[in-house]
Amino acid sequence: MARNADASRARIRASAATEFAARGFDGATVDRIALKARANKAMIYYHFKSKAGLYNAILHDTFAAMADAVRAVRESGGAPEAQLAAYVEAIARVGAERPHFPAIWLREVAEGGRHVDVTVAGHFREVLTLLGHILAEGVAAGTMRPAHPFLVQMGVVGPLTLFMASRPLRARFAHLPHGPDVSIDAVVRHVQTMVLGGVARQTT
Amino acid sequence: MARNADASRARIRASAATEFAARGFDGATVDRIALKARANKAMIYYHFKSKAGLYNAILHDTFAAMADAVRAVRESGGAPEAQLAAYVEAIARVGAERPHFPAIWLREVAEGGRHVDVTVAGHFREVLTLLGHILAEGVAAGTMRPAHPFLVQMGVVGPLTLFMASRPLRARFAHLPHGPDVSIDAVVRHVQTMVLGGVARQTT
DNA sequence: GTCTATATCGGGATAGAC
DNA sequence: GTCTATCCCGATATAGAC
Repeated sequence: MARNADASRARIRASAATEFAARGFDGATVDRIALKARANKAMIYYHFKSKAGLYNAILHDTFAAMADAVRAVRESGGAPEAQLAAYVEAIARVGAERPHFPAIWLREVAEGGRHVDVTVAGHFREVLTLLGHILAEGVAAGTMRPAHPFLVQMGVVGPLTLFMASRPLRARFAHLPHGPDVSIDAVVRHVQTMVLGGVARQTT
Repeated sequence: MARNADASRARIRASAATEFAARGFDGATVDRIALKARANKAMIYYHFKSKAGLYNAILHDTFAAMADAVRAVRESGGAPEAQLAAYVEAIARVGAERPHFPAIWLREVAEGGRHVDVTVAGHFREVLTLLGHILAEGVAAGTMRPAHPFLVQMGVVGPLTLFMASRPLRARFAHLPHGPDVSIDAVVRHVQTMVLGGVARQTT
C-alpha cells in the first residue's frame, strides 16, 4: 500500500533528521536511523537511494518552507520595519517547527555547503533577494541606512540558529549561575530589536 | 630533540584544526591529519593519546585565549558601551586568529558539546560572567536595559561565528547578485551596532 | 515493499623495530 | 621520538528471498 510506504518514508525522514542533527552527516549511521525509524536498513536505500539522498531530502524540504515563509512576509506588506520583524519571526518559526534543522544547518555551513545543490541554493538566493527588497524599501522611506542583505541575514540567522541548536548544550549547563535559561520568544524579541537597531538610520 | 618534537606537535595541531573544521570530528581521519602535518600517524597517538585528545587540545587553547582576551577588555575599563564594543572586537579577533575554529565551534554546538570538558566550560563560564558585569555597569549607569548575558552572547557569537565559518560556502556563491562579498571588518562593525542597539535603553 | 545475510572497505588504534 | 605493518571493528551498500 502507498499509505504504509508514505508512513515509512516519513518515519525514516524524522529519524534521520534527529540522527543527522546529533551526529552530523559522517557521524550518523544508517543502522541507527533505521532502528529509530522502526524500519529496515534496506528500505532507506530503496526509498532514498543513498545516505546522501536522504540528507538532501531534508535540506530541500526545509529551504522550500523557508522561501515560502519569507515570500508570505513580503506579500502581506506593511512598513519595512514591520516586515523585517516579521522576517525574523518567520525564520524562527521555520526553525522551531523542525527542531533538528538548526544543528544540521550549522554543520552544513561548517562543511562549506558540501551538500547544498542548485535547488537549495535557489531557495537561499530567493530569501536573500526578498530580504534585499525589504531593506531597499526602508532606505527609500528614509528610515533605514543601506546595509548588505547578507550581513543582515547573518544577524538574524546567526543568533537564532545558534540558540536553537544549542538546546542540548544549554541543558548540560543549566545549573550554572547566569545559566542559559532563556525562552525562544525572548530570543526572537531580542533578535528583532538587535536587527532593527542594526539597520536603523541614526537619529542622534 | 625537544625542538623537533615541539615543531611536530605544532604541525599536527594545525593540520588537525583544518581537518576538524572541514570534516568534523567524525569525518576527520587521523590518516589525513598525519599526511597534511607531514607526520606519522603513530606520532599523533604518542603526543596526543587519541583523536579526542588532539581535538580537546584545540578547544583548550582557543577558550583559554578567549577568556584572556575578555579579561583584558574588562581590565582596560571605560564606559560600558565602549567595553561592549571592545568585547565584540575581542571575540572576533580570537576567531580571526584561528581561522578553522569557528567551524569547529559550530559543529561542537550542534553536537551538544560532546567534547566540552570542565576546563572549557570554566573558560566559557568566566566569559559569560565578565559579560554580565559589563551589562550590569550599563544598567547601573542608566544607559542599558537589563538583558540576559547569554542572549547578548548569542547576538555576538552567532553572526561572527556563522560569518567566519561560512567562508568556503560564500566562496562558492560569490558570483551571485547580492553575493556575500563582505569584509570581516564590516561584519564586526555591524555586529557592534546591532548588539549595542539590542541593549540600549530606548530614548523614544 | 519488506526482510536477512553478507560483501567490502575504510579508519582508529597499537605492537614492536629502530 | 619516529617509523612500518597490522589488528579489528563498524559502516555503507547490495544481493536475493519472500
